[in-house]
Amino acid sequence: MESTAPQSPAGLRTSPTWLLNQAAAHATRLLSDGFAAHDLRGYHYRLLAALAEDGPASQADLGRRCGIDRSDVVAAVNDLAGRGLVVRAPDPADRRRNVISLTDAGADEAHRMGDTVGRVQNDLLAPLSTAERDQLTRLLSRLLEHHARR
Amino acid sequence: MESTAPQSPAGLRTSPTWLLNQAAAHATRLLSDGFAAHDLRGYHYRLLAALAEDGPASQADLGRRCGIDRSDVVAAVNDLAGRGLVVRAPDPADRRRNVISLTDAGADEAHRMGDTVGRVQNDLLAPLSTAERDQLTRLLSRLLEHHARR
DNA sequence: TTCTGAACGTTGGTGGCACCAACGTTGGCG
DNA sequence: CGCCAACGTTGGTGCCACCAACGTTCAGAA
Repeated sequence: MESTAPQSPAGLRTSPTWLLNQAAAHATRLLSDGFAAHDLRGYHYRLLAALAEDGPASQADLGRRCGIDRSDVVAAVNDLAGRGLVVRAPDPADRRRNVISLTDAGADEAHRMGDTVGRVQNDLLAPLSTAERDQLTRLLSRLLEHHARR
Repeated sequence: MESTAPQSPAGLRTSPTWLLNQAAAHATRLLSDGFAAHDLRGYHYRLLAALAEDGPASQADLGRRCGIDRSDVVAAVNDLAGRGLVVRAPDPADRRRNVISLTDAGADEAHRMGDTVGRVQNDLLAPLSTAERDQLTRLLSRLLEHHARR
């Protein structure tokens, strides 16, 4: 009767939502550890990655692209600007907007964080073959694409 | 230049960790909505499910099985006990422990929440065939099993 | 048997992520 | 011109995950 094998209940263990959440939680933990070395968090990475890839953008646009609420973008951009990784400038063409741009330091940081994410990803997906990783990616993409309201 | 298609940056969109988190976030949102009808949250469901499946257990055991911190188990069990869904009794065989048991009402609620989760799951996995769902489940299981240090 | 270390339940606190309501400003359109 | 929508910002909420500390209780070693 000694439970040396606690294990989650089968009803949960075989439930995709549970598995999804557990896997995501694990990924988040690994990512957080990785990001900690940069003294930044997930929100920061998403923003930097978006800027590095698509160039300067307004805060609202960044929020939409990264799935971050406008109000949270404000705080994250504050952090990044305070660190000199991005610059916030009023948009001359639309005075409601700010244009957020990467600084050189920001571009460097984005690159470094990309490396970190790559390493974490390898760690996370270690047990899967390349084909299986693609499979997983495809399945998740289909899922998200379907629930694409947003 | 009008962005009618914001879309996440490709670097994120193809990254398994990003996909995992987005999919999990979506699942969590659906689950939360479902749980809201029961006026309960994820922690509560996990505990009820574990109790329904494996019978009475100590709080520490529940925490290990459900991946919930001991301190959080305390609060969740308080809620459940306050609602009359579980009973907390000292373990006569080990006075350090409490034995948590489902009440009849708790068993009912566990069953109803199970139905809710099933419905949410169908909704979430709607775009995937049965074979694909199995595939996804298997891949995620492998992932979690591998990182089974806990 | 006594000592020591571990496990347990509990309290209280932290941080990240996601989300919402409200406000004043600005822009576009009827 | 007047209205509505979008923008940035402030402030707040909730869930989940996690950590440190404490006193109690148990079990194994000295």
